[in-house]
Amino acid sequence: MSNKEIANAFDLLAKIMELHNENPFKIRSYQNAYLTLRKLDTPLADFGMEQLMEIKGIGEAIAEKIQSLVKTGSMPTLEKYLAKTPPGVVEMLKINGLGPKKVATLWHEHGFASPGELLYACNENRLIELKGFGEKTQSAIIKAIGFLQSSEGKYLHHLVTYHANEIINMLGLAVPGSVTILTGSLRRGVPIVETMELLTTCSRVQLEKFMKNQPFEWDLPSKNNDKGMWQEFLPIHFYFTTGHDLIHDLVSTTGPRSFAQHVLDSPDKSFNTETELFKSKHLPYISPELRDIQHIEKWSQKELDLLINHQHIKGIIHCHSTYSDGIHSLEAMATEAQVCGYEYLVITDHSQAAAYANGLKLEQLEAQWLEIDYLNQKLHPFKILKGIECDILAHGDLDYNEEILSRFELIIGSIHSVFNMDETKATHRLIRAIENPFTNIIGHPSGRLLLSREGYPLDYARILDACKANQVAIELNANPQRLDIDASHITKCVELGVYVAINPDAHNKTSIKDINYGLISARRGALPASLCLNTMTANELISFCKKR
DNA sequence: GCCGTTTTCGGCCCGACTGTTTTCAGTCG
Repeated sequence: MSNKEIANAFDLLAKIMELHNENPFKIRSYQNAYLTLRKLDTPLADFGMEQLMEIKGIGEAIAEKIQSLVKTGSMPTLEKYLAKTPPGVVEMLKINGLGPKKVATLWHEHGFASPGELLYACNENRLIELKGFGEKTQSAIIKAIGFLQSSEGKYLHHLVTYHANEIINMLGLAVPGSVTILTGSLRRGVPIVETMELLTTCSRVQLEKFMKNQPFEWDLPSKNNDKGMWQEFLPIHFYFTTGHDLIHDLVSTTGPRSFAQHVLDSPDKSFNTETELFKSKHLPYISPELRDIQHIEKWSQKELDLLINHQHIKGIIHCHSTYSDGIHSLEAMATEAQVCGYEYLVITDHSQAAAYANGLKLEQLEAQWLEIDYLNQKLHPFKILKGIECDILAHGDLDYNEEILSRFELIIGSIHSVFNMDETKATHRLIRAIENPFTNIIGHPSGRLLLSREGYPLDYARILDACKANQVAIELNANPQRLDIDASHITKCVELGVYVAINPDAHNKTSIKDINYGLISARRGALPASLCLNTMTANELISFCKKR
């Protein structure tokens, strides 16, 4: 079980306890546990009781609950509360704009026990009659339930990959000599998937035997259908192959279909590598994340080589430290980036308006700058750049005065509040920030959180035109929950010559590696290295920012 | 339920915004 999933269990526990009107301070401690655990990067499974209790906010009771989750996959306290809450009410907690208090009112006082029932009442215009609810809330709920329903049966790429790798490892141990590989849309790096697809050389009998010995829930694939379920929620699709057909079947199942059909039209199925297979068709190797690009098979090796890849990346932009809401010190973050082979790191903690994230006031900024100067001597030639993730306020202004803004080496302008905007308002707000001469990058432009929050609507053509005119780069936030700007808009960036910064938005050391999710997304959008901000050296980046 | 001392128990992060109210509760980041 991943840290995020453990953290989410405490978030859910806190919310359900609130529905049942439990002690608010007990609830807060679970919320705090959620906030702390979700940011931790060391796997909680590796922690003993004592180590767990050393974490601030984690005492004996919560530590025991974590251990229970790690060992058994469940937490008795949570199960107890789930048992006395209708599943539909738990679902209602996922509706954006509804918190535990409102859900509790809807459930206890008005008898709504599922999003479906609630939607029905909204459509009959009945919600506006209830105390504390009105017309705007009603239409917001209709919209939010629509989004919730459209997310059903869909999963984030990184989460499915995490579980897929667990299965692959266990299967490898259980059936020595077998090969199991991730395939399908998951292998192509599609950000949201509906199934975990695995290609295996195990036989059906071997697979069934393996699954019977697992401690968690499985539905076995039926005879006529290779689909099963993983831990009751995730559909899993096994493709069976043999060593002889492995490469052929890998290309075939990786898809997409049109690409596979183009590549696999000969009867010969015996290849040792994908490269060999492509070569037999006089094609260069085309990696899976590129295969959704229209007519990619017509690209030459030289054209493919121009696309951004990990070797081009010189520096990490957009990281947080303990100065704001990161969990590792500035030095720890910088050292990690250095160890990973990067030349620089642009630290961008939160600006003052972000009170929830300990946004930095001038005093703290000056302390951070002093420490950066010190570390830059100590870690030379590695360099830390003085940046900020500056809130774009409601009407598009940046969150510091010009005197302070002028002292940063790089400024990311991001929206963190007032998400409820129509396209005109949101576009205007962003353009105002883009036209601010201190802005260098627009952070997570749409504000979306995949499967949990729709981004605000934007006129991308106008946004990107403004970026071009003002020499502002657009961020491809590499956090796997964001992947924002979406790959589909990168073509337009390329057309206009707008720079894209692939940024991990790391709140701990490990998340620096999230840049890899961004790279996959950027490649799916065919971003050339020449338009990627991270391929610049530190000095080039500084002069790019100064030019404004 | 956790923390930080006062080592036994009181206090627990916040600021802005929204939509509903007619002064504030709920939600969010």
